[in-house]
Amino acid sequence: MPTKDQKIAPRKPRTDAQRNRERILEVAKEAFTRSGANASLDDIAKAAGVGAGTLYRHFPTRDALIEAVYRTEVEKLAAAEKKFSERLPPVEALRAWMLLFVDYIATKQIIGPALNSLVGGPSKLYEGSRGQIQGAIDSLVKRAIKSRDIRKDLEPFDLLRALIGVSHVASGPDWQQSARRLVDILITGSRPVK
Amino acid sequence: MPTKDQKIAPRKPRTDAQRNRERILEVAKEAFTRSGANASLDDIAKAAGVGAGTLYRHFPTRDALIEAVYRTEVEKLAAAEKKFSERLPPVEALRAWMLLFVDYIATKQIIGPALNSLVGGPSKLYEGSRGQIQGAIDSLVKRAIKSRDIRKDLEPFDLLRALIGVSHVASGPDWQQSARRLVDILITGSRPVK
DNA sequence: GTTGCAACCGGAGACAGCCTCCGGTTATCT
DNA sequence: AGATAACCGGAGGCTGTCTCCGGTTGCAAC
Repeated sequence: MPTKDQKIAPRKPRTDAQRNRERILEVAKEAFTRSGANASLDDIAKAAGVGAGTLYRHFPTRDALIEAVYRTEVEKLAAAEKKFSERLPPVEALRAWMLLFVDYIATKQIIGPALNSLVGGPSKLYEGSRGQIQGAIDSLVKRAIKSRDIRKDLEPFDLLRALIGVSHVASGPDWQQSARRLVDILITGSRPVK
Repeated sequence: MPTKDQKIAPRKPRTDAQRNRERILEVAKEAFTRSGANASLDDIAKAAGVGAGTLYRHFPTRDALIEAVYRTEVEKLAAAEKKFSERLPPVEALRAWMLLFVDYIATKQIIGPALNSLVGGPSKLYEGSRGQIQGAIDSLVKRAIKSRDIRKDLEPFDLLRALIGVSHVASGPDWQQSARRLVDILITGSRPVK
């Protein structure tokens, strides 16, 4: 939709700016994977070979950086809903998606703090991602309700909250096994009462 | 078992030390309730009317302070298992205990970070509390398995992890309702497969 | 190819919070 | 009353956050 200043095209971003931004994201992902969401931003800037001011111009807050780092992965996770919905019966699709979610957490493709704002943070940063993830689980749950595999009153958001919750609990060698068992319990517990 | 220096009785702790310690715990609980586990320790010391050195002598780490603040509540929560076990059928006892857990979180009698180390933190600080909480849920689950109300292979720890997990997810006006629904799903999902 | 200039850079410095150190105080015991 | 060890507290060193502003440079226009 046309807006003001339509005749003044914005200048193409500079290549050094794009390069620095990509570099920061790459280094930040490594740092967050290794040290968690509280990794030092100054250290990340140094490791990326940029000044702190540069990092802050690209990402004004830690949350902005985290969102940018994990946006692609969150989008991939959301998009996987369609794949599962096409190929699997409703409850199996839901289960497969939840297990993929667990897998993403286990392999640190997404970390817990990146998920926090999906479930209630005030930040507008995650609106895109939030909509996608919530849309994904909404679709999966609605389809399973429709096929009467899941009770009618189930709130998709409750399942999402549970998944995000376990991503925060201290990791251990058997975290993934435990999380997978939880998915099983959640699926079983979501079935209609006979 | 007698050890060295048996004949030298330890000196009674000074009253000003006890008073300061109590004061710090009281102020810290208010601060953690209001601002979360990352409330400034310097601010807590100031509000308690003690020096930072005093706070650090009583509680060498933030985790030590958190554990001391919430120890009583965690012990109360653990102890409630006996009350429920005496009065309620197995599954109802488990459900009631889990709902009490949710209530403690909702009313901030316990906060999420105080629970973290219960499920895998390396710290020895929480060993007492950890044992009690894990003992409580172990007892509840074993009793329900024995009465065949719950499947044999259920790991009590998985349920505990789920509960602690949702305590970390961003609070909202309907958090408690959502968490209670989750308890319902977990209980239902833990039933034996027919 | 040159010039203008705005988008970019980076790092020093102010600030907050953490945590230790050590000189001084005081509560307890004899 | 005196000795003394347990206690106090706050300044200072340190780390990390984050802004500011002088300098640089990539891009567009000519």
